[in-house]
Amino acid sequence: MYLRALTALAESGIRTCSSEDLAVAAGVNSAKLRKDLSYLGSYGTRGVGYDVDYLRYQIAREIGVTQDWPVVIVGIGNLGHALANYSGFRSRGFRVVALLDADPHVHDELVAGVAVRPFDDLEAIVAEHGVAIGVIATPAVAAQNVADRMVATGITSILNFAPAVLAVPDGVDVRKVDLSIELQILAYHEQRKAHDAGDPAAVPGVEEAAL
Amino acid sequence: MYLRALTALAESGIRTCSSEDLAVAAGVNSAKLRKDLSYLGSYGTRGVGYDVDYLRYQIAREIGVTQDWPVVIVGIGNLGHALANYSGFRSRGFRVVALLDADPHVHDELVAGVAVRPFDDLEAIVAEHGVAIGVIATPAVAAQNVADRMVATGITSILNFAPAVLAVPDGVDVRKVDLSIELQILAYHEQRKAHDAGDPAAVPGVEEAAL
DNA sequence: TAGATTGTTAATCGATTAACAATC
DNA sequence: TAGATTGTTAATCGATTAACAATC
Repeated sequence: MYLRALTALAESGIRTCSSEDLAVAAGVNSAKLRKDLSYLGSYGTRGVGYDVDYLRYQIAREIGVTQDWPVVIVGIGNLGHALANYSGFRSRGFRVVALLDADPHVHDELVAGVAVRPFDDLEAIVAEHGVAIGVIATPAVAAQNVADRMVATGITSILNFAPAVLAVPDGVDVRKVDLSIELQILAYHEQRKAHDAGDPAAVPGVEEAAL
Repeated sequence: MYLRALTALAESGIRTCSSEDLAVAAGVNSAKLRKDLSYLGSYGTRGVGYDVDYLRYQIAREIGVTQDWPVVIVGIGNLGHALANYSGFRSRGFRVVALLDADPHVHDELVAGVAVRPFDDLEAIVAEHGVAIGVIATPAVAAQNVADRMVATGITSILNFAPAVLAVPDGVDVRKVDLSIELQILAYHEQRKAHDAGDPAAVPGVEEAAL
C-alpha cells in the first residue's frame, strides 16, 4: 500500500514527503507508518521527511516486486477469465504462465492470449516454469483437491478464491479472497444502519461493541 | 464463515456439532468461535453442542442474509464482467440491478443478461431500486469520483476493487479488495522462503518478528 | 452420577498509537 | 539556533485464547 501511495505521489511530481503526507495517502496513522517503515531500515531524514523515489526503491526491493513471478491459474470460469486478463498482475511482476481447467470443453480456448490446458498438465508446467504461486478459482468442492495437487508439485503459495477452507502443510502460505463475504459484511452493516434508524423491518442485533 | 461451514456440515448430513467441530470446519480456534457466537445469543446446549440447522438459521437471520440487496456495479471491464456473472452474489441475496460504465462503447452490451448503461444513470437507478450497496471496479483514477457520486445518490456501502484509497463521509462503509496486493504478499513470503533456504539471489529481509 | 461441552472470565498476545528524545 | 520530523519507546487498545464454572 505504501509502495502504491509513493508511486502515486511520484507521478504527481512530489519528490519529498513527510510520514504524515504518506500516511494520509495510504489511509493509515502516521505513527503506524513510521513504525512499519522502521522494520525496513532508516530511510528518512529527521526534520525533512522521506525522499519519494528512494523510499519507493527501498520498499520495492524489500517486497520483491522487482522479481518476475510465474503464476498458474486453475479454474477458468468467469473469475478465472477476469484474473487471467487482470492487468494489475502483469504490471506488478506476475506472469500468468498457464491456465488450467478440468473441463475438456474449455481446453485450447485462448484467454488473454494463453491456451487453457488440462489440469493434469499442472506438474509439467510447474516444473517447466518454476512456478511457486498458484491461484485457485474453482468451485468450492474442487478447491482442496487442487490445493493438494499444487502442494504435491512444489507450489508453496496459494491465492484461494474458492469459498472453502484449505488444509495445507506447514510452509505453504494460503491467502483467501472471498468476494461474497465482503458484500455480506457490507449488507450486515446496512441492516444495522436501518435498525439504528428505527426501521421496524430490521432485526434486533448484537452489541455494537462486538463489531 | 461460520454460516458457510454450517451449510457444508448440513449438506453432509450432520445435525449436531460441537464448537470444536465447527471451529475446525471454519479454520478458527474453538474458544474464539464460542465467543463470537455468544454475541448473537446462547444457541448451544452444554454437554451436547449446537443444532446445525438452528444455529444456521440464527446466524442467517442476524447477518441479514435473508434480505434481498440490490447492487450496482460501476466499471464493466474484465473484473466488472466477472463480478456481474459471479454466481456467489446471487445465491447470497445480492441482485445486480445495473451495470454502469462511463465508456459509450460498452453501452447496451449485455453482461449476465443486464444491459450496460451510462454512468450518469446512477442517480435514477439508485432511486428506482433503493440501492444501498455499490461496487467499484473501475481503474484507480476514476474510483474517487465514482465514490463521490455514489455517496451523493445515497449509497452508504461501497465495495472497492480499484487500487485507490477512497475518502468518504462518516456513515459510509467502504471495504477494499486488492487482488494484486494479495499476490504481492504471497510473493514477499516466497522471497523470504528462498532467502531462509540460503538462496543467494534473495535480498536481506526485515525481522521475521515484524511479520 | 459421570462425562461432555457451552458460555464467560481473565490472562495473554499482538497491533496501534501517543509521546518524545534524537537529530536534521 | 529554531522549527520540523523521524525513529523508537511505552502506553493503550482490542483481539485471541486458555481455563473453568455452569449445566446439559
